[in-house]
Amino acid sequence: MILKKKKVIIALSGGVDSSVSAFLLKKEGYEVIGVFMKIWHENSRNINQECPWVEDSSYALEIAEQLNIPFHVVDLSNEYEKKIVNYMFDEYSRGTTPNPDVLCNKEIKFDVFLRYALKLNANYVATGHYAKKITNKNGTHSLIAGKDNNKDQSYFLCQLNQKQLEKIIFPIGDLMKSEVREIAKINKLATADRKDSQGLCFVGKIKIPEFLSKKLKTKEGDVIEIEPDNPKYKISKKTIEEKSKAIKYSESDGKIIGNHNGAHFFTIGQRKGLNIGGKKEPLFVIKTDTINNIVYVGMGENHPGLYKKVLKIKREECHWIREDLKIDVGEKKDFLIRTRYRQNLIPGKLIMKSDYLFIEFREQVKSITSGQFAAWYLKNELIGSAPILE
RNA sequence: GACCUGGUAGCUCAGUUGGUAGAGCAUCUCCCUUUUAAGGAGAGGGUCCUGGGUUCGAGCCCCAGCCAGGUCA
Repeated sequence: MILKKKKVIIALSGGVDSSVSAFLLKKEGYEVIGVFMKIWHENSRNINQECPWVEDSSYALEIAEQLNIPFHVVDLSNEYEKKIVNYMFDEYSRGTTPNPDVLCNKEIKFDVFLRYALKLNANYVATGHYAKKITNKNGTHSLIAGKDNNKDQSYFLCQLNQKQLEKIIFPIGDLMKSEVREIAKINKLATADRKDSQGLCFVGKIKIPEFLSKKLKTKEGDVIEIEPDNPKYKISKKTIEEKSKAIKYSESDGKIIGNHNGAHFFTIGQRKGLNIGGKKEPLFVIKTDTINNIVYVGMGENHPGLYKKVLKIKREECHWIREDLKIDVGEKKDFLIRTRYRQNLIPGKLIMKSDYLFIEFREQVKSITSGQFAAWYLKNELIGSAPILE
């Protein structure tokens, strides 16, 4: 009797990671189908008038041919536009800094695309993410950081849930990037030497301010510098609520040192693009005020306005990948936390209150930005995440 | 009005006893990076306010003027 092969849909992006993933699945004996997701409208080219997806898709096709697997293209550009592009504009116009790729994984790759795959009677969906999935004895699934510490992409998967994880395979999670390249090379995969993709997932390299300026209007405003010895930094804060509050600046707290063309084009921690010189040390954005259209900056990377020790999250926005490890109102627990991609994990304590979750770090953390996701880990396992409120 | 100080890269400034200029910041490029950032490396950029003079030679000395800030009447 012949066991029916498990069917896996692999999302082929045209890059080396998904190519090797497909190769490994095939090698392990799965029935593999390659699918290229088209998420960008062909008429809405990027800034350089390029349509990167055309080249990507032809590489994906070439890989499918090399591996002798069926190949499909699925057009998810409408969904992407609706769920990710709009989300980006909304967030930026509100003055927060979105993370489109976290949403893309949650809403597109592992939602719309996953459902598409299941319709094709797939048992699993696979991607070339540097992350691992482990199924525990109690039946729960764990999302584990990729073995290659430099490429780990678990952060981008921080909003996935158990149902999604159940259907996912990450074939290269236990490999180093160099090993992936090596496998591609040895097996003469067409994408072996392709440069790693960057920028917005699948969309290609775009300059965010230019992209945003297509929909968000430019509006000139003041850049105000706050001195590091501003009295607002000396106010003693006792409660966790007080500590989590972002400092509210006003024009009278500093000096106008330049102008910008729209506070919503800036993000906390940003250095480039301010176009203000004459300082001893670089200026960093410490706060944007999109209502009054003011960008507040501080000089030097140690400016107190850049650092915070406590952040705040809406309780209803807390997402637990491991719901069995969820903490209840009134409880506290130590985790390792990351507040943006590629940031080192920082030890801290989650403190659940009735309306908000607070994260108190053991050390001062730089550039905590609302809109970005805080993701909390236990060792290598991503336990939960939520968008940062402030 | 007199006197003082200053006018050097986009900005803030440094330029030793006169030998055609430098640093930080900014900008640009590249690297890193599937968000925005950050970070790393590199590059471009100067009629040294103007006009005279002294000198083999002036950003540096002298004279005049212009501009900015200040002080004194």
